[in-house]
Amino acid sequence: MPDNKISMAVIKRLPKYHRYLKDLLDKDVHRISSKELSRIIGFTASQIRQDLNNFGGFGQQGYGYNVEDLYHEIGKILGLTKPYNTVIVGAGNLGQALANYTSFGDYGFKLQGIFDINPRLVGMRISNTDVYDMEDLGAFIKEKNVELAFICTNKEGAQDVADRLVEADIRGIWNFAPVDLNLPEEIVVENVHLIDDLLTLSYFLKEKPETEA
Amino acid sequence: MPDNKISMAVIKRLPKYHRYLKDLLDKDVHRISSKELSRIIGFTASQIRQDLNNFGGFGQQGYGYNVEDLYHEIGKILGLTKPYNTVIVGAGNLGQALANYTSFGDYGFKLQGIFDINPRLVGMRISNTDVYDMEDLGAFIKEKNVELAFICTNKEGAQDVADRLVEADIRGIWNFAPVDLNLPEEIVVENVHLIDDLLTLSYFLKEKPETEA
DNA sequence: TAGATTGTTAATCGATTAACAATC
DNA sequence: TAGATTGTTAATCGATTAACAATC
Repeated sequence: MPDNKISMAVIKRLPKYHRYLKDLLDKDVHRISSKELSRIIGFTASQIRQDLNNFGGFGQQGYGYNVEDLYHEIGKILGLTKPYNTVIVGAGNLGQALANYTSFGDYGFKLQGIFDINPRLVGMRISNTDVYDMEDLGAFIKEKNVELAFICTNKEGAQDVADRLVEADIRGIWNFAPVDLNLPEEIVVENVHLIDDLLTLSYFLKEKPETEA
Repeated sequence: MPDNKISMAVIKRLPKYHRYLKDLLDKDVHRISSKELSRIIGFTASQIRQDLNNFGGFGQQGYGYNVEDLYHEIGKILGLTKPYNTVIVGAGNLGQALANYTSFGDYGFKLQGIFDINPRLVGMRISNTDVYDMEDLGAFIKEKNVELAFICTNKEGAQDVADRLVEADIRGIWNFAPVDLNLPEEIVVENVHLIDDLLTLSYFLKEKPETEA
């Protein structure tokens, strides 16, 4: 289990490897060299070999990598070996969209409940999942062994939700509210700040020449 | 106009500065030092000064930075000086959620239309915006001077949509489909690969100790 | 003026790329 | 065996941090 200190840069590339290896498998490609993978994924061959060797020697000299094996190894590294129970907090547009994203389930993320403060939403069913009252969040998490929560509230409500989740011993938070949460360091958190990404786009739109016809 | 070669690392931090400066303004804080900003934003004071000095000397020795000025300067750097016309392609759950995200409008991103192949969706109105047939996408973009498109289709449809957008002289693409698009390099692109972020979370959930009670 | 804090250069740290011996 | 390609060490490149003179 070699994970002394993997850099964030490497970790952030792992899902992309996983995605491209799946594509190769779907195309019945069973063997690939770092050079050829480099051509399609866009990282240098050297970087690919360095990245993979953080976790073990998956390749074979003179041959390359077995696509299926490597795909499964990376899946294991990413923790796709057991299901995680999840909840969505905030049943607005984004919360509903994520609830309907069935592909999360394919990766083992099992949506157990959706929570909202709005009494008009409580009792509804979204994508085969019940919407519950926010008051019941803590008890539900403990009872159903929920490990991961998606926060889809607005900016104002996010920290309070986070506090309740921590109180209920959540392990990870996927935060879609445009605010940085204050959390104990043992909580795993990943932020999706859409506005930040949009502003990055805006920066480059401004930079690039307008005309090109 | 000092933008010789700003590194991606710096650019990706700009939206966060913008966000925190807005918070400070809302709290009636009008002056801040790099040291104090460091405390709240989490970058080192040195990094803050380095970052800002890529774009000009916005501070004053012995005083610090004027929050309002800095906020507006960063807004300008991010290109928030003129509105951008946008379209959403794909009126599924995510497309609808983004259409309802009114805060994009506050930053100057004006949603002009939503496009879908599904004839049952065409003609609907989502968040005050009409849903049009995909066939009309190219003509619409040219007619309405649309510069930015959000791709919210599935993986399979995304490249075809991208090709049409490029053909219609789009300038930027915000891609939510879980695939890397093949685009001419003058097109500005920002990917939101939710699955990748979720797998990163999964990686750390696996790494961190399970117990903590 | 004295104190504070910037702008900027130099030092350090970390990540990427190149090179090549090992070996399938 | 000869050719290909990995695993790994060394070299390079870039980003972050530290230090401090300039100056408000």
